[in-house]
Amino acid sequence: MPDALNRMVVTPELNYDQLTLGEATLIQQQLRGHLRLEPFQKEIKTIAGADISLTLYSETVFAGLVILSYPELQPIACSLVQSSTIFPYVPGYLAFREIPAILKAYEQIPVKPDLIMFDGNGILHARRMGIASHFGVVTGAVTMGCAKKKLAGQYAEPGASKGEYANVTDKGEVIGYAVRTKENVKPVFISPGHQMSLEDSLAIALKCTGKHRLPEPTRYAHEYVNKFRTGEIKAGYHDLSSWKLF
DNA sequence: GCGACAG
DNA sequence: ATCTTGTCGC
Repeated sequence: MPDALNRMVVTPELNYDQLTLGEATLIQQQLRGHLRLEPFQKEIKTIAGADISLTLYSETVFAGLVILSYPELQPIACSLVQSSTIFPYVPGYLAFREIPAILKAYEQIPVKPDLIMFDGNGILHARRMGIASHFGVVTGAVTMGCAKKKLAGQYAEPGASKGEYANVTDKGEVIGYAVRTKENVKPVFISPGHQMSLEDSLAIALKCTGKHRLPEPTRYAHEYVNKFRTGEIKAGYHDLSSWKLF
């Protein structure tokens, strides 16, 4: 891989804006070699949800992570940061558009969460390098993905009851699951990102599921970055333990 | 060439 | 993703 591209992979201040899709593909193939999907061993005490909110026709992005206690799933902190991107949304290359902003928000967190759930995929991706896997390999964080729509692979519709699921396969291998997180509601697509197994991602997703279709981490992340975009919450790192007291 | 296509 | 009203169901 060319030096310039290699720097893109490991540089703290990632700048993906000038990449061509061909170069982006090379980076994904390079990162794939660093994927680790061994079972997650440690005990989970905190889990974060990561997401971004956009304004139509604007390069401004509002990124953030919300950290929840686990297994209680109560929001305890959030990190919000405003950034910009010109990298377009192209299916299969979401990471290049969103990671720079989310990375800024992540670096602003004093005590990192035990794992991060992304609004997007992990290895449920044509090159097994969705945004969750990409972020995990670049930062070394434990990550997983939760997408609202299928990006790749095939699957049989899971049963209608909450908790039922079906494998999503591609080229003969299981790359994730279509999970029914709510009765009679479209499934979400779960897959490991980095430093955890397929089974881990499924188990964690189910433990993070409450009354809604989206697991609590990504549900809160979506809610907070949206409030951030509309001005209801300011940029920065916020301790939420005090907020919800009154 | 045709269909699929995270946010 | 975001822009939007009503509507169906628990």
